[in-house]
Amino acid sequence: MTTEPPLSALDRLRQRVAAQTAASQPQAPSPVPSGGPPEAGESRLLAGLNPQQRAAVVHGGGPLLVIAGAGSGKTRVLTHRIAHLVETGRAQPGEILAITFTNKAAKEMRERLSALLGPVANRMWISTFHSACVRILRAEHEALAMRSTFTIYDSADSLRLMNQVCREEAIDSRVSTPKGLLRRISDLKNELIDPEDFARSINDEADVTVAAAYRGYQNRLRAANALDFDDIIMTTVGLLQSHPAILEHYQRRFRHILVDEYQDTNHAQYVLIRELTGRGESMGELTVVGDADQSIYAFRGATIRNIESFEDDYPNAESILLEQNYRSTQNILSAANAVIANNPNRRAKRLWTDSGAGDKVVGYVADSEHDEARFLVEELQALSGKRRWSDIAVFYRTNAQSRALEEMLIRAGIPYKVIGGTRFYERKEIKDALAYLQVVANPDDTVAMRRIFNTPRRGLGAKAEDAVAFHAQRHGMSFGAALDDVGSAESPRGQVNGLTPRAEKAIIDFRTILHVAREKAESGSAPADVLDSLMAGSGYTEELRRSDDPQDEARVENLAELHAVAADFKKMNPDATLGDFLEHVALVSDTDQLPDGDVADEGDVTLMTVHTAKGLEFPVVFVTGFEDGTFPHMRSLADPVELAEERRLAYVALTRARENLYITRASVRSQWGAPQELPASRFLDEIPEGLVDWRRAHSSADVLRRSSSTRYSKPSFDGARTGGSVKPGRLDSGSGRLDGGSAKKAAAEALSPEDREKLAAAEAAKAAEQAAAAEELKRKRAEAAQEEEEKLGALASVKPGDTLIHRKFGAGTVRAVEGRGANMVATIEFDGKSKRLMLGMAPLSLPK
DNA sequence: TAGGTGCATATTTTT
DNA sequence: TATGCACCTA
Repeated sequence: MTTEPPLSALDRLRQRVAAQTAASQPQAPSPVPSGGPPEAGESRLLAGLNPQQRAAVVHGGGPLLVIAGAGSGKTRVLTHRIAHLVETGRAQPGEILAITFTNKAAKEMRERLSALLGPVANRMWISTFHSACVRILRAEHEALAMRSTFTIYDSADSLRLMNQVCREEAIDSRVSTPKGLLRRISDLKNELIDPEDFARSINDEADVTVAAAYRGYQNRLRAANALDFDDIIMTTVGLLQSHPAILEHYQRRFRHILVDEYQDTNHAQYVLIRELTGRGESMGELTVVGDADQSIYAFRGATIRNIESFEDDYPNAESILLEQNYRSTQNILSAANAVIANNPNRRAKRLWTDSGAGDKVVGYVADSEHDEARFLVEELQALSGKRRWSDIAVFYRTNAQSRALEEMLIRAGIPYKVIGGTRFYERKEIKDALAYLQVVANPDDTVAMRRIFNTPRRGLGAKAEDAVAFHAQRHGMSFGAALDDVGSAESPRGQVNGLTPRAEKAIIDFRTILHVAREKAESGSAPADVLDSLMAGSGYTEELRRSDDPQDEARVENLAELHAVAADFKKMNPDATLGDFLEHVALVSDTDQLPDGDVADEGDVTLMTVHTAKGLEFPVVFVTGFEDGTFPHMRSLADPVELAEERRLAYVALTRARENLYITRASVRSQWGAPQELPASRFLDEIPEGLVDWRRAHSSADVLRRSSSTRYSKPSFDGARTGGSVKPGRLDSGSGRLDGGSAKKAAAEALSPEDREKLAAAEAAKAAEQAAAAEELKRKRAEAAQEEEEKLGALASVKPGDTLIHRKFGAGTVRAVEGRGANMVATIEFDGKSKRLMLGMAPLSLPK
């Protein structure tokens, strides 16, 4: 029974229900109708595979590299290969280690293997790099002199800790920002360079600071019995390299290692795999699958080198190329191929399909992000009836872009879900609650302890915190341990000095709450119950309830959801401890949680970043924000290496589409408040004209500029631009940094004089036409706004419990109302179905 | 110590 | 835009 947890307004707006993009999970349609007569297992596993896929599945012996282009059926190859290994008796299920990057991919692989092999699939290790390593570390914690209850710090925890380090080590955090230091340290860890190694290789003044920060940070992590994300891999490698017996144990166990998305591995992960595979006589069988063109995590230390040099690293390796695409139509594929072909130093692939040309890619140039969103909604409405909502996905480069899209979707009443974005587990109240749990599981977790020390307010300010921290430091103990000395006459270390009686009392009360919860946890209480005890005991929920900040109401609901997650977890894993729950929460992002609700209904349109979209596919895909500065991202424009990564990202985006692909851009986009004019993405120029059906090829600003630019000897950023609706000051500073439209400029200059004249004339005509259209649009919008206002007057006083009539859905009961004025949104229940509608836009009226 | 005000600052991407 | 942080005052 999956009761829908109550969701707040904010939540629904940016709902990050997870993922269940599974509805449209990749499945390589087999060229041969499936479901033939039951045959021997082997041929069942090979049926419908093309020769290359088949070769990869049956390959035996040496290391295998499968270069799998987008949509070439690589997951199928991987799962069938594993099943084949088991069915032919070449491997025991327990000898298999399959590594993926995301929990979602791991889950999907396990499901497919269960379908192929039955319950024996449960004996395999199918997991992400991180959870496999945590599993090893927990089992071998003694060799590391760590307690098995170690905490896993996410990036927010790490940042807090680094802030502490900067303060305590007197690092000037304006010169070296904590974030920057963490970035460096992360890179170092991914290269398996520990603080001592690094200290030996210092090059300049700045490195001295980095070295000090790294050492301080690492010491504090250790003292807190905590590991950050990068430590998880690095520490595992260190463990294996320094303990031959442990290494041998795992080498013997994992005779078959398979790595998905190999192009995303970093150096540490590469070494981990190499160690586990071993070498020489007793070497295990290694299969890696990847596609250098889909490497989009270089910023996190991933290196294409690993896949490019696989044949050198493993001299007797065999390589198999999967080039037939089973996903997309030829037009989509050609567009994607044309873009990626612009990347330098790339090993060319020839992806092909036999599924026909299909529809052209649809293009649209919008005037603003709102206009872009409006186009999206119009197209969606045109698609409704022909497609289920869940067949449709909308991608963007950065999460911030979802906002405009979401607003318009809400207005139109189109159901959608956002994957990613403000993550559930990053919310303040969730982090607070988890910090309470963390402290119960691991009292030495200083970051968590200090986080909740005065949350909710219990009169413990900086002074009290310093007093405890000083005591801890002086006696070489953790902050949490130091709390036990407060007010304790028997402590051999004596009292904690510098606390007022009031503060002392507050600390003792706080400590008692934790002790009670810890006893509960140790006597086997469910994580959800421990959570209850803490939230009630500390008065956390109470404080939120009392608050009149509307956000706090949502926070209470989020905590209720966390409670539900914990209860769910217990149900799925009856033996699970509090520590297991915390590990789950740390490693399983919400992107891969919550199974899909009703498969029967139309589902939701899925919104996500391009990064999140990797590995997925949808019949209909919209890729938005194709502007230089948005996609490719601003920060990549100056650097060819980063630009190449952006191009791979674009390639990933385009290749997600099966049948229909839409690409859009907005010529003006507001970034943190201020509107910026952005030129077309260079990636758009790279798509051959003939593949795209441009519904609108120029923005109003383009048109204005073109018509007036005939007066100027060369196109420039001045004059015409200031005529736009945008503040000139902003524009100049923005556009000056961009090498805007240079490709188009170059193209114009290449024309003969007559052609140029013709072009100018044609464009002038077009300009007039579009200017008129723009005028018309403006008028319509004004009208709509007027209408909206009138309606709002009538609906402004709507409150929960009222009845409203919707043109399409009929009568409904208002359940909740948020926002004010034009942004007022109501949650209305129609006939059992709950919808969120913008009062100003949706066709709603009061009952007569 | 808490709470308010104002200013600065940020936006890639994620295990 | 929205959030956090620093600083100030009560």
